[in-house]
Amino acid sequence: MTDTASRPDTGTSIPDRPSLEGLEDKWDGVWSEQQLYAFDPGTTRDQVFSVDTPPPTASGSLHVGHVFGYSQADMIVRYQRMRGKNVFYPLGWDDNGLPTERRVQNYFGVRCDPSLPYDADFTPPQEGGDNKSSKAANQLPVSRRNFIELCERLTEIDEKSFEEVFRTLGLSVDWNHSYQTINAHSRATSQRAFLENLEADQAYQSEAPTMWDVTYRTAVAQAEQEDRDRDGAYHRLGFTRTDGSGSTVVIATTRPELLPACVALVAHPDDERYQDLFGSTVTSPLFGVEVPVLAHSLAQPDKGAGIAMICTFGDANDVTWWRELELPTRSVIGRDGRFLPEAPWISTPEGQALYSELAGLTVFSAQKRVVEMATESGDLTSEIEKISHPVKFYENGDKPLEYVTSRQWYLTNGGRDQSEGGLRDDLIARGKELTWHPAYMESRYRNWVEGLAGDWLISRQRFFGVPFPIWYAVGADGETDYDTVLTPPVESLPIDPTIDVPAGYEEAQRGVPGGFVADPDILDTWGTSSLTPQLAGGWNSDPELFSKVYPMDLRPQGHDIIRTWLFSTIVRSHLQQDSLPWTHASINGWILDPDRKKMSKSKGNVVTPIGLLEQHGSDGVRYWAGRARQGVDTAFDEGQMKIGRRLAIKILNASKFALGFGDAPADPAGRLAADPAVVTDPLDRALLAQLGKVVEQATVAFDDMDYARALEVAEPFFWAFCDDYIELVKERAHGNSASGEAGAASARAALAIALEVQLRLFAPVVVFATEEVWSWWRGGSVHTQSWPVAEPLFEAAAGQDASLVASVAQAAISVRRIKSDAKVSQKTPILSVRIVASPTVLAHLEAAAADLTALGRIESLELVAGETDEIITEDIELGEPPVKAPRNKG
RNA sequence: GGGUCGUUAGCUCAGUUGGUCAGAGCGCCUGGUUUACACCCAGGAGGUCGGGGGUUCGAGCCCCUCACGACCCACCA
Repeated sequence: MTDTASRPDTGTSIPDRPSLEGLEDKWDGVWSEQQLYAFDPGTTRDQVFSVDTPPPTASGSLHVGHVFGYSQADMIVRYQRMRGKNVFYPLGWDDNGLPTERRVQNYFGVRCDPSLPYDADFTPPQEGGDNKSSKAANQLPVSRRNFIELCERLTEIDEKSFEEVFRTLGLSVDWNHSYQTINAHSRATSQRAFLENLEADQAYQSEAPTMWDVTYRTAVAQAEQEDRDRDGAYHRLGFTRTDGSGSTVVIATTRPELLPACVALVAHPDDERYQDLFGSTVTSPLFGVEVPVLAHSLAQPDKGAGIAMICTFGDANDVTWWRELELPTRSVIGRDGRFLPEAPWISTPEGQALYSELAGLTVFSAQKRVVEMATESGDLTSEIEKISHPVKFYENGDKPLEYVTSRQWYLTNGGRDQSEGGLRDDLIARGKELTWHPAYMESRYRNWVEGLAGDWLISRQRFFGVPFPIWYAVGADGETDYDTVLTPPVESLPIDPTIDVPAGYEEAQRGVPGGFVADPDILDTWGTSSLTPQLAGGWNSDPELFSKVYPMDLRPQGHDIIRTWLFSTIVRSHLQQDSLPWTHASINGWILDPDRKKMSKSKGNVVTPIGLLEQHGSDGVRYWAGRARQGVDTAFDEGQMKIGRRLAIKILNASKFALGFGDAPADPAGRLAADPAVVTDPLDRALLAQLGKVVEQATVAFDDMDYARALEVAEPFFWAFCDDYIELVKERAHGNSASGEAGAASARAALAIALEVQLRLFAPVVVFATEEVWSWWRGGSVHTQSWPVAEPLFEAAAGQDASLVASVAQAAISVRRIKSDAKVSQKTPILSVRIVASPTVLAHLEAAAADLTALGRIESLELVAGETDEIITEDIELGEPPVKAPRNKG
């Protein structure tokens, strides 16, 4: 970084017509070849700035939101690099999980059938298909291993095309350190972390009712659930009292099909209406099952009928009541979402006959049938009352979640341990320890942690993911002994327990009495994604690297995944390393379409990023991202991209012009682009003083990771530099001024200094145009220069007051207005004019009078002090407009 | 119902500890081919800072309240 002082012997010459076209490819190629953004493993931790970047879902599509968020992070990173940090900036791919499974199914026309054997010579039936219509029936069943191989093949293709977009965007990622959440390294890391959690009693298995997606046939964690409003209806059903009175107790339910799964009725203990019922029993309509009437404070007197039927299981309250009131389990819904064949607790023949009609039906059909039955029998006591109510769905699913009792693995996340000073408190404290940008995002995190209802359900009944690295012993009776968990040694990871065999066993013992069985499940995709700092930092493979980059400095991400990715990453680091995973979190907002809705694929209003990059240039698109503040949802606005493109073009053109006046002598101290000693003109000095202030402000902003503020400071200065300063000093810089060679040298040196500093100020945002200009003129890359500092600029200003620039610019506007008002060309000479201004401003104008008269083509200028805050022009005498040259351009 | 953010010119947004803070860009209007830039330049018009209270010598900026918008959580008998 010492090459700022030396002038290159050779350089790219300045083009006649500078253009943005092709700069992305050109510079990406150069940077890549020079390994400009490669991490240097040789430095110490305090010199490193490490970033835990969001790994995009490789099988999804990149959308404009990605471009937005990644650009913002890149600006922060580039600033840190210019501050001399050794940047560790990897980018991974999240290629593990359901989205990949679905894409592979469509692309290759296959589906996974774990019961099939591996076929080493397998060729998929199709390639490149993307027809959503391909039905499961038309998909060729393949073994799990074949399926996973196809997943790996396809993700490689997808990742390549994503990388192209990110390179075009100008992200300063170190591609040598990219990672995948499904490759062997990640599987080993994820499995090791799980085994250590198991060892530390942070992971445990439990057989319990869990939210279950009947389409994907997998358990679903709280973080993956969402509410959707669905039409429903209260059905009022009468239960018969068993005291011989024959009277009925009416309950209201939106799930009448769960009537056969009823285990009790419940009302609030203080509810006057049901006091005499508590402790008694009633029989259910249709099925004639005798159930108790119980009291529990969770029952709400004002809801439904005020008394509810408890079924196993209709909702979260049912689970609570079932557990706390120690009720039996009467499950009717199977893992496929259909009614189970048997309901042995129904004792009456009539009840059994009715139930047999439900067996095998979907929830939807069963509800219809039960309502018909109850209507026929007269048990449905009144009209059905239609309502709209929220129903829980898996975020990727389209059928409501059901409760299914199953054995699952859990990881502690504070949802269960809510004791004073327990895990939940620890995790809330971690949130406070983290520096959030913007700060208020911390409350979203805390909100989520405080609202957790249970531990993290981490097992999934899917295929493409990281397998649980465990087996269970099989007893002599042939029953799986879930309490005897067999684990592999860490050195053997990654393993697939359905293929590998635990120590001390032979393959022949798989599934036989006295043998072993594999855990068939895979880890939640977040179970691996939550380890991105460990994956990228080499926790399981490169301890030396890990010690230099972890905990990382920055996690950039969207606010929508604070509850998932951010939270789960904090959980894993807290459990594994007893540390925060990073010190700063930069939270970007969403992109909203013109209707102020989040742009998302499902809403069909997504714009593809590559088209935007081509149309507006990467610098233009980055500018749009750079103008948006952290955390703030931002309108998708191509107008902003056009402005960004304009800025980038202006940088090219203004640079070309400013460099065209001739050389300025080099700075002997090597701190500036030209020798500050020759900057003697007051206007030039004032400009550098003003630029010094801009540098100070931009630095303060960037130190706070506020790229938007930094850009907001640099941008107006640059436009004023172009429109006012350059225009004012043009003639002088050419040597056409009374100040002669000294005045010209001063202007040229100031232009060089100011231009060079501004290129560095813009480099984090306008990456391609600044690099292009740098290459015309300076050695090396602008992106590895040091961030500018204000002190040499102030020294060069030699005490000149920066406000002189503003005074002269104001006067320039007044002079121009004379011609605008007269509707004549700005080239029209002013034969004479008197300018009246306050004494302070007047002194400024006197100091720059020669430049001002050159700008305005003023032949006779009179400057007069007056008691005014404005700049007044009077006694104006305009000359003849210049003769128009014939139009012969183009 | 709980929480968070927002409401400033037609549009997109700045306005950092209350005292040139009423701003920028776009759009609009009027001019101008000014050899760096027509992917341009110059000039101009536009707002009772969501409503209502309050604190203060003084409030987009602080407090209360209401309205509207957005998101997260809870609610699913």
